[in-house]
Amino acid sequence: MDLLNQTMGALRVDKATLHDQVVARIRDLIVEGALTPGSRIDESALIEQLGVSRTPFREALRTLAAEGLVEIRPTRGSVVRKLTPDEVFSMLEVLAQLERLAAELACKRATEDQIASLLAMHDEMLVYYEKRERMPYFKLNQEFHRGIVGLSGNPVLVEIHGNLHARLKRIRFVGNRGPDFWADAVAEHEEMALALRARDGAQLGEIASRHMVNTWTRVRDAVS
Amino acid sequence: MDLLNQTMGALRVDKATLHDQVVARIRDLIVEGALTPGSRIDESALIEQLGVSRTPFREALRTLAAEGLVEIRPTRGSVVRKLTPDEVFSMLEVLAQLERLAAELACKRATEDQIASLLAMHDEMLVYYEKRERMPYFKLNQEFHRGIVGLSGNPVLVEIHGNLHARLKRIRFVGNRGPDFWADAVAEHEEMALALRARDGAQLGEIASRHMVNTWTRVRDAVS
DNA sequence: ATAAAAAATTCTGTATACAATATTTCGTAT
DNA sequence: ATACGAAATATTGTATACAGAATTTTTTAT
Repeated sequence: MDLLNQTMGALRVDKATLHDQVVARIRDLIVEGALTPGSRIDESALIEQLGVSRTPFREALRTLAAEGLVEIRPTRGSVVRKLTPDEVFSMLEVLAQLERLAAELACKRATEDQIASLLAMHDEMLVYYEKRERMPYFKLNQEFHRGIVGLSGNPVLVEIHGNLHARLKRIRFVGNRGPDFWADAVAEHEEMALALRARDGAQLGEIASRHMVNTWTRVRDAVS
Repeated sequence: MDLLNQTMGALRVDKATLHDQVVARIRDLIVEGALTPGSRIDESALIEQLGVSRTPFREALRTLAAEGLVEIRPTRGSVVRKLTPDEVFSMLEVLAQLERLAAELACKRATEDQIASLLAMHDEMLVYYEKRERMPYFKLNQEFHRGIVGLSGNPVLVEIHGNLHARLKRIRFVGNRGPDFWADAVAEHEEMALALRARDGAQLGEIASRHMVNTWTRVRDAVS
């Protein structure tokens, strides 16, 4: 997103290296559920499917392990990291605090244009909600939250927030199944848009944080 | 130690895999300044020095890159990540927020014994301060902050806090050179100990956060 | 038939080999 | 002498090969 690039600085053009491609590919397989949490990662099967050798594949596993998506057990193979309910709660607890910070910084540092662009995104989300189109809404929702964090102007915050989001993405996705919950989430977003328009950082932070904690009740049943 | 093993269940002694050893080794070289920020990492020289082959070495670089200590530029070699002042400030901004959360959770969740143990650590630090023994003080200081975060009972918070700390460790170390600053830091720690004893989470969070922001003024000149 | 032991197989960790890309060195032309 | 270009060199990215550990299968003894 352009919004992000603005704050993140130089967008790198360099051709995606094989390593990055494999990382992205496996990450997708995990997020989309092709590789299920707790299941063993069959190296030989995957390298064949991906058409790469073990070297870039294993390096990819190392970075995914560092990202927390994969667990490498010495001499015993790798598994898709399985999140316990406690861990999910812990992540949301941290995310809530990070979004609170992001909200305050964004209200302090963002330009009017940037805020307007975020509000436009919010309006667009509402349209999808009216039409009950879950998938586009879901994607825009991710973008919206990423957008606020991006406007904080804090690259470290962006990075960490992005990582936690990636780890939770799958769970969030499956937890997005109740219409009742959906309405609640939309209402919270409405509040956030109001606070954002008013540049009320404390208020926005409060809502964003509450929004995140509420996510817990929305996804808790989805956690194995 | 045994106590831990008992309560934690099957804690395996597993021989540190070569990968982990290399990661730890390079991390130390970076933190201790043998590998200076911005400098290129000479693969052939290092694998010879470490006595390992390229495979575990490169995998180690991948995890260090994911940790943010190393930057791998496709086909152009790896360098020790150099932090700009802005990045350091960003990290401290995030750390401040994380420590605030940790403080509140710790005051809510820690047992009396755990708090007592932290306060004992604080007292010990004071002794080292009186004797002006920087190194032991420095190490205990790290332990103290880690301790508070640990008492939050949030493993994700522990992990992220640990990572940011690792990235900043070197800078923190070199920034620890002014006696005036030292006195200030000790005074802040005194306040923190008081709030901790009173289990005043909001207050402790406030001080911890301020402490972290103040760190900026203490290390800003040390940042290249 | 079951359980233990041994053998075979599979899989992971590490080393090395090869290919592609970047960097340096050297020579040539202006 | 300097700038440009080509060859030589070094370095990175990827593939493969080999060794050792774990797992599975087979064999054997009760």
